[in-house]
Amino acid sequence: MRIAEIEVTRKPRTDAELNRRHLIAVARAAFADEGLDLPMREIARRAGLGIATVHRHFPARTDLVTAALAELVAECRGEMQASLDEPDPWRALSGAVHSFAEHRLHDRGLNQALFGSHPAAAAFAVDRREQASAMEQLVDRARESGAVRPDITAADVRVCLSAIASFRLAHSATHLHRLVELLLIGLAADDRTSPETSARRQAIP
Amino acid sequence: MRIAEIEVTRKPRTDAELNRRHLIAVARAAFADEGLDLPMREIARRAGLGIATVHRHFPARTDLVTAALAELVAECRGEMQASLDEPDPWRALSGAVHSFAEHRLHDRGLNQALFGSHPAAAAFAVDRREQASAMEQLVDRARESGAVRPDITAADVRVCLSAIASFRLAHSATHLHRLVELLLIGLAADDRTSPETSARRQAIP
DNA sequence: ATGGATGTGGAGCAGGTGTTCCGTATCAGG
DNA sequence: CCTGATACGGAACACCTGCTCCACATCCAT
Repeated sequence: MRIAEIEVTRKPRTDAELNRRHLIAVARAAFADEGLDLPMREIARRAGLGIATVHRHFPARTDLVTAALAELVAECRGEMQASLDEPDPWRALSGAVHSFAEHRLHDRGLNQALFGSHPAAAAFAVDRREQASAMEQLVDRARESGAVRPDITAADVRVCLSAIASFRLAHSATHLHRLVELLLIGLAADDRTSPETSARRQAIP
Repeated sequence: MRIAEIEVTRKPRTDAELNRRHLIAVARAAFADEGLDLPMREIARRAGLGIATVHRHFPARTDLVTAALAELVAECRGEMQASLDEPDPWRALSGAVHSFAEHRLHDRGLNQALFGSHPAAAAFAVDRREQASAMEQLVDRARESGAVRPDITAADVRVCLSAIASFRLAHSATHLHRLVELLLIGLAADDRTSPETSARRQAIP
């Protein structure tokens, strides 16, 4: 009796645990490909499970979304840390923007949750604040070192990220990369454009 | 009998015509404020009419959307013509981009129809082609006159417009204008780094 | 004014969503 | 094995959407 009270979290049946992981994997792939608006029934169908099973593991829709996105968000946090560790201020900032865009390119659902008005976004409020604060550091360093123009603020970079996140043509790598390039030029100081850009400019007579 | 056949378009009852115009006005305001996804029932409610009346005047949802947006689209065409008439190539291009952004700021539904994947967009395919071709002229002129960098193409400007159209923070004038500014800097030639400096070089021989 | 053409309103249909219920199948400790 | 707790599947519910049907109201030419 007392043991039962202490052991609140009972070990779940192994098949149930397998189904849970399988569901997260399927949902993660599906959300990445087609966004967060996929019906629960469709996730269940692709996982080869019943709809009730999905709701047993994830009572509400947002629970499934947050579970599917959790490790991706952690991954983002790692990349942001890498940018903070980069010694060159411009490479740090532009690298963070690029890796943000890259996620957007490969995972349609992620930024929908991180930046959109999606209900599931609430679960990642803490991560969003962390990322915003880290990005602020990157911008400050870049401004102080003269890598970006003196009037550039964290708000400007937030505008850039939001533009990248909401970009409708983001499935096209060409278009997305062009947008990132144009925005980075907009941020950079006149003598400190991105390496790719300066290379291209030199090639043009 | 034969007269009835010839007179295919009969004059509608005056109250019906009034309701039709009222519906378009209500729908236009509603779509501008809250986007094109508003339910038909909500439009009917705001107009003080029954849902069946809405469907009599506009059999399908897209019919109402296109009717509500028709004069706005015509307005856009007029503004684009004004840009084509502007002698300064940079002012012409940046003006077109700015006025595009301004529409986005004041009408949430318009660019949703013009640039988004919304079903109603099909009705404005002709207008979109016209606008795209006009924009191409503006870009060509700007490139030839040296107002934008030599590698800038119409595709780049399309990327910019799409980014503006899909920008999620577009309800905030500050953020939207900042985005436009950053993008224009990304397009502009080095000696023309901000819209303000364009005043320096008014006339292009 | 009046009667038939024209227009209206709201209930109802069809299709789609998230979520719940409950009989049945499956696992795991005895 | 066998048996009870655990988990599953799919039908069903509640809600929302665009759209239709039809009895009733309104207009306007006669």
